[in-house]
Amino acid sequence: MKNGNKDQRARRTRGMLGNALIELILKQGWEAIGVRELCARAGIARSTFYLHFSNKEELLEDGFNGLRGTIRQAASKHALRQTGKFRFVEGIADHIFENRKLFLALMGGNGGGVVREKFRKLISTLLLEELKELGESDDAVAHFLSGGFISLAVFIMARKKESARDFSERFHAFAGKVVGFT
Amino acid sequence: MKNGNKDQRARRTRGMLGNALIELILKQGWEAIGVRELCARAGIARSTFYLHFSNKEELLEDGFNGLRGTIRQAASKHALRQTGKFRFVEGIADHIFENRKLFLALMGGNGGGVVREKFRKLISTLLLEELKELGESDDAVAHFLSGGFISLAVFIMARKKESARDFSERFHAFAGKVVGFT
DNA sequence: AAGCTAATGGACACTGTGTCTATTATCTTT
DNA sequence: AAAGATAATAGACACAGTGTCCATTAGCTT
Repeated sequence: MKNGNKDQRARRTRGMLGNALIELILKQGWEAIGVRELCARAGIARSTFYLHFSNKEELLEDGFNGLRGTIRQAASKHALRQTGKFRFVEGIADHIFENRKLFLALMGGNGGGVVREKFRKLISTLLLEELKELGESDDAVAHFLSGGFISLAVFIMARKKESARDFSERFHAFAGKVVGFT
Repeated sequence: MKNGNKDQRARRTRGMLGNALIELILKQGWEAIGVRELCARAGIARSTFYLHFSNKEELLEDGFNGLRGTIRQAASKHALRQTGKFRFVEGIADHIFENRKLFLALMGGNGGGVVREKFRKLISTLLLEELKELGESDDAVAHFLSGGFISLAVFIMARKKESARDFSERFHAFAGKVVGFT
């Protein structure tokens, strides 16, 4: 982030770039995007892009950080305690479901190894937070479950008939057994 | 694969390229490799590269397909039935362990989203084969477990003190609960 | 209204890709 | 061992993408 959020012009530019990024990820996947194309779609000059970011990865990072906030928020929305479940899952499931095309484009198949790992770490952290409350703070469990979480999510979200709740239930069915929820 | 295995020169060239690929993946990761560099290290002309492969992805694919054979073989090495375990896991665990730097370079952090997914599919298939024998052939389970498998493997293999057996035991502890081994 | 700061467009040097061609080296077959 | 086939080579080529720089213009902000 080379430029603060001060000036309204800068905010606008960043906004346009963010939108263009999402559109292009959906259209052709992360790998295939070029800065040139990105700017064309955003309607800004290429040199302006470099006033804000050093490369496309940095723009993606910026976007992901924004998402982080949204996700953590979504995580606590359905935060009522339900035995046998991780509190954060439903919120995230909803959010993923609402953007499931984007989610699949970023996590599925090829493309974004970087984003995938960032997202996995986020899930892992959230899992660990709740696991600690249960006295079982095992990194290995968190890794295993977070990996399973994503693969399962990709699988479920790709099937058109399945809902966010379907995913949530599936995941808890598996994860519950692993951590020994009663 | 543009060229058969007929001529000894062709085999040699492919061999050199394969070795150079592994060396460079270890040295700098998949993303950072260029065809130019690859050929320099392999000691062949760049134009020769294109006589065999259309791009670096194709070379990687070639390598992975070779690995597939090795892995399937390794999978059946320790194929004695043990209740509460998937037969293929120990063999693969050993193989991963022997090449754990390469494994981490390909699966960890950023880089190879493509390889990762290919590998996950392989694990998923192997899991499914054994699950079918148990009557439980659920794609969702296979997806969940294969995702967990990789994330756990990356986690364990990154810790220098842990062995292939450590991974195998950890994985079975989790997976066993999920599929309800008794 | 003045001064600051972002945006623009075009030029530049660089790196990398994939194709092609004429020539040389090496294998395979008889 | 000679002849014919095929792989390897070096270098040129067109092209696309990246990141930097600069002089100029547009538009916020105070």
